[in-house]
Amino acid sequence: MLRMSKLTDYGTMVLAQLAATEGSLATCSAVAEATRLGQPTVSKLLKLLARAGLVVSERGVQGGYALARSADAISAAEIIDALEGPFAITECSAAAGTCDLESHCRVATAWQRINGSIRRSLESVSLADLQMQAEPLPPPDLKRALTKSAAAT
Amino acid sequence: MLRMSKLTDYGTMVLAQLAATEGSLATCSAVAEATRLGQPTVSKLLKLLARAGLVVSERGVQGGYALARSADAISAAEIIDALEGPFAITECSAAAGTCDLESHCRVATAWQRINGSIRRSLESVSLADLQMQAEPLPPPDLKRALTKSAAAT
DNA sequence: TGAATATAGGACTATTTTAGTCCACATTCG
DNA sequence: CGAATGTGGACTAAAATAGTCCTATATTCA
Repeated sequence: MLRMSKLTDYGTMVLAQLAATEGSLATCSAVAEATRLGQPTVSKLLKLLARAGLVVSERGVQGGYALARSADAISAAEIIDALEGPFAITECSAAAGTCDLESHCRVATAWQRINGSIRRSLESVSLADLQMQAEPLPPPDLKRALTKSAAAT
Repeated sequence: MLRMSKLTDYGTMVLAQLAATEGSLATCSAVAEATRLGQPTVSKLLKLLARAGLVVSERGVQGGYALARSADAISAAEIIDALEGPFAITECSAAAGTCDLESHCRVATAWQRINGSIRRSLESVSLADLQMQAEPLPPPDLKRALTKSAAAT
């Protein structure tokens, strides 16, 4: 229902936890305990996040995970991309030409632009913003998105 | 994947079609033909939209459907509400207190505010905007949303 | 070198959601 | 009455999601 999956939500909790212990490596178990999430689930999330380049990992006895960049430099859009695949509010908005109804569809372009607008907004929200709820930033202008030329990324 | 269901997408096509024939009643079959969607699917959509008060219906031989209001007065947010239930980007953002992890979750409030911000943006986009791609309008300011007091509606 | 600790990768299953179809009923018109 | 049209709900099939588990690989340290 226009909603992120639970995993993405959990993923932000995991990342926020890593941000809270910045400077040292945290093991999967430690993160699971701090967030009260299941360890296998946290493990899966950290693997996905590592593959996406949002966290870095060290194997072995003193190993663990850490943010790949500062919390300032990780956007909400990146987190969603990493855990949900390509950002697209509708199936049609993932890419032009995908939908065979497109020629009869009067609304595809509009949704694609709204999609792009929301995405740009999420790009401007960082992990630091998510956990601290402290700073100001620019919003998606949907009406404007509908009048401009380029469709969503 | 942070996406609307196909039905919602189809629903906007159906509504756009009704908007295009404003002033007269359109039958389910006629709408299905114009949009190239399956008739049972269109029927289901129109029933849902009627129940939500976005379209009005007349039974009987000369019956059919029409928009309950002008296309200007129907927002994208209402369409989503009608076809997907309560608007919520995360499960937690539907209502405070739903998630038993909430006390350990550093990010719930932030997502709730982002949710509210996106919703308000979608409220400012009308069906007329969706089909005409013609006018200007205000966007969600996510950063601001994170700093303000009230959470999402 | 070998044991212990961690991550890496992927297979797998159960559950939930979504999409789509169908049928029996109610209403209106001629 | 009977044909056209919406109403309501049940139902099925397909797909996505959540969550678990197993085996392999890397690192550290005694």
